[in-house]
Amino acid sequence: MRAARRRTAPRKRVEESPRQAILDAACELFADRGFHGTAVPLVAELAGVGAGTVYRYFDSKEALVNALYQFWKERFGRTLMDGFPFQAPVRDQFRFFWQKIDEFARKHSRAFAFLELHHHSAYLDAKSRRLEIEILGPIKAFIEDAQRSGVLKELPAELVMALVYGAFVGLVRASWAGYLALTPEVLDAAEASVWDAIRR
Amino acid sequence: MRAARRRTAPRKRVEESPRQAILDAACELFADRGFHGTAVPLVAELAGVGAGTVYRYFDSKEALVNALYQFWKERFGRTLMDGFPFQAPVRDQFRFFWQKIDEFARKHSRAFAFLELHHHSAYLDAKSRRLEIEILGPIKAFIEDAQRSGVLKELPAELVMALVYGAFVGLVRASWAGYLALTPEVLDAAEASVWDAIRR
DNA sequence: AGCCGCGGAATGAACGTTCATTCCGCGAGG
DNA sequence: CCTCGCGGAATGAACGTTCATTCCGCGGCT
Repeated sequence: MRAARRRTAPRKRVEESPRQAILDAACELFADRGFHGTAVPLVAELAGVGAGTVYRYFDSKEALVNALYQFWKERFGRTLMDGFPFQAPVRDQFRFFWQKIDEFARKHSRAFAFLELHHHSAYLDAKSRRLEIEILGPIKAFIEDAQRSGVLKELPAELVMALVYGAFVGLVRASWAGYLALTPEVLDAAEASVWDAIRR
Repeated sequence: MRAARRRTAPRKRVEESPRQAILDAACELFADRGFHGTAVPLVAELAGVGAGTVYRYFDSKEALVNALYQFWKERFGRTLMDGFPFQAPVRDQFRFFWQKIDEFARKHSRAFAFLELHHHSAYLDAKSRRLEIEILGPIKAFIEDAQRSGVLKELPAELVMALVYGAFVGLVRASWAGYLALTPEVLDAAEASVWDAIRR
């Protein structure tokens, strides 16, 4: 029998493209051990490619971490805005955001951990930083709209975002630490509490 | 002319003990660049001691980061509990906590950043992890007391802690990112909002 | 004078990165 | 339909660098 198919995948992935396999492996390792704590050859091994192959797809380790950051940050931003119920009441719009954040953190928990850990790191480039602000834009607009219609407290939009997202991250971290199980009931109760924080 | 005076401090600190100078330098560098991103000789240089001297006071780089973590985590815990107004209304007790967290984050901003960044890292040892739980204990008791007296929502105490502390960290991170200035007015407004999240 | 403790060059391991080489699918020629 | 050889992707040993850690000579104190 000939070994015609699958000339690749000696160790793990690479069913997908080598580039994606490298991004996936890097996400897993960077999320666990951090950027400086992860050796490039280890990324390559987990991806099922040779060490040199990493440099065929990315100019450097820094370029890799930035590509990964941008890949997931953009997906996160899209998750938040796709299907946003522009016509619904503010209360429902807030629930929508909360559930979308939860959905992302659940479906892509490694990526969420990676994004959290690499938030504003020194090795993130200008494009990575710009992306963050672009994502915040529509959310800021939502908050200011809701304030104009008298539903939310009149606080700086940046403060509202920091409180809400910070609270969510606090939950996720508590669950990582094993202090708290993020059951649907807990998530709902948290959502209701955070709503109380920002509603007028 | 003899170089009799100042055998130490060729570059910076060491007015204090060498051990403390090393801890201070490590705090600054670990907070900025992370554990793996910081070279031990760099810590030594900033502390104003030789590279070998670091190993006179700490067995290894890991021992250093754990000593540093424990040093500041314990101080943070003490800051929260020292002078706690056991007889005051819950509303005032909550404000006390909030202000103490703020006081710590302001007075020891590097240490706060360090503690945040090294939260639950792989190189933290059992003692470092135990310390975290010990600090949470009295706060959990406060929350459950306040729930029994009907002032706070009946949520798992761990959820309340995660929301409140997470929200605060969200604020601090937003200010680090330059999105928000943590003026007394902003801090007060945030405190009031977070109180609304947890009060019944 | 002797000793203690420090400094910083020395050390070997591990890192990010490179590059000479191998590998493989494909199309041309038989 | 098979064979051959081309081109580009992948490889991983090897390179120079940087790291954590060690070690030893020097200088200040008693």
